[in-house]
Amino acid sequence: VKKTTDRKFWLLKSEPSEFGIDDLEVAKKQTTAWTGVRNYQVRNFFRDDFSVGDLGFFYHSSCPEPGIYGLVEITSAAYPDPTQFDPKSDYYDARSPSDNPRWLALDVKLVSKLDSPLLLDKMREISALAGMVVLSKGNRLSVTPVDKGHWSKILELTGSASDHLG
DNA sequence: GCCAACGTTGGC
DNA sequence: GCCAACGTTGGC
Repeated sequence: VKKTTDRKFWLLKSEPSEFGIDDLEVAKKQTTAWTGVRNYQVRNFFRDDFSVGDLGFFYHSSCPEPGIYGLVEITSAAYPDPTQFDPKSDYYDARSPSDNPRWLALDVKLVSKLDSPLLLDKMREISALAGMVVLSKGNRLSVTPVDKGHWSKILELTGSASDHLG
C-alpha cells in the first residue's frame, strides 16, 4: 500500500462534449484510459511524475461552465497511448514509431463526483487558490500539478471526504 | 466566433 | 540553434 504522504495531486482537463465526469461515472469499472495527450510536458509528467495512487481533479474545459467536477485516482503506470497508432483516431500520429512510442496514457478511476462543481470563476475569487497553475494566464496544459495546500483547500471548499486529503 | 497565449514545426 | 509562421487551446 502506498503511503499517503507519497501521493501527488493533479488536475486533468477534459472537454465534457468529448468525455466528461458523467461519462466516467458510467464507464466500466468507472475507469478510463486517459488518451490523446499530445504535449511533451504532459507526456513527461505521465512518464516521470505520475504514480499509481495519485489523486486528481477532473476538470471540464471548453464548455459553458468550466471547473472542477470530481475526484479521480490514477490506477496504472503510464503506457503507450494506443490512439497514436490508430489511423482512424483523431489522435493518430504517423510520426510516432511503434518501437519507440511518443505518447503515453494512463488509467484514471472515478473517486467521487462533486455534489456541486467548483467553477473556474469561483476558483479565481478564492485567494487561497491564487498560484494554481490552471489559473495562470495563458496556461494551456491539459494536465497540471496541484500543490497539497491547494488540494486540501479545494476538498474543504467542496465538502469532499477528508480521506482524500493525502 | 474571437483572439491571446503559447507549443510546435521547419527553413535557414 | 534561431525564430517566424502556423496551429491549437480554452476562456470569454
